[in-house]
Amino acid sequence: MATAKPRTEGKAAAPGRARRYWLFKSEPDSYSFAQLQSDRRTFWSGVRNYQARNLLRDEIRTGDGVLFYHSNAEPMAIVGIARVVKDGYPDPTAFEPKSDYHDPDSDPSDPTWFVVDIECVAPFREPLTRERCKTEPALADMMLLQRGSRLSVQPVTAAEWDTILRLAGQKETW
DNA sequence: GCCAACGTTGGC
DNA sequence: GCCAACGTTGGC
Repeated sequence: MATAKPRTEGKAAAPGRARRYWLFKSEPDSYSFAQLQSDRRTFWSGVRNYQARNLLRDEIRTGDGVLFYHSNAEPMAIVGIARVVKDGYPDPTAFEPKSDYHDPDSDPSDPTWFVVDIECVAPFREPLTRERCKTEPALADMMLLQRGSRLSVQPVTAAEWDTILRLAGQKETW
């Protein structure tokens, strides 16, 4: 695990900062929501895109809500929710030569890549499919649904979050 | 399996 | 700093 000190741990989001919402993509063949349920908690490693890195390092905070999305899957769907339980810290896999995510250019004293920790909150009773989302007018502007959108960690508005939980028949559980 | 969209790399 | 080539993502 990381040796770096997190900025905060186990606290709610900083006072004065409203909880924010995010969508994390994962190919279920690589890491599924079922795996997260089994692990209960994980660190979101392997993001190697600067825009997503900036979110992990600077924007995503303990207490924020996460929609867990299965990409390249049948069906493509939002399958559950998770919550951020630790702010951004350097991605340890970048420094592991044997890791698929090893990046020899990332200097431990000035790390390039970051992770946050998330924990499972609840699976949706049924996956909310991409197809279903596309039919929902309130989600028309959602980043996930935009043509060419590839960002693997992306912001979700509070309105989109509410719509998605409603469509999924999911109550807030924390 | 195809391919559009996007990000990165590297020559100039 | 431009931009062509390349590799990857991820929906279709």
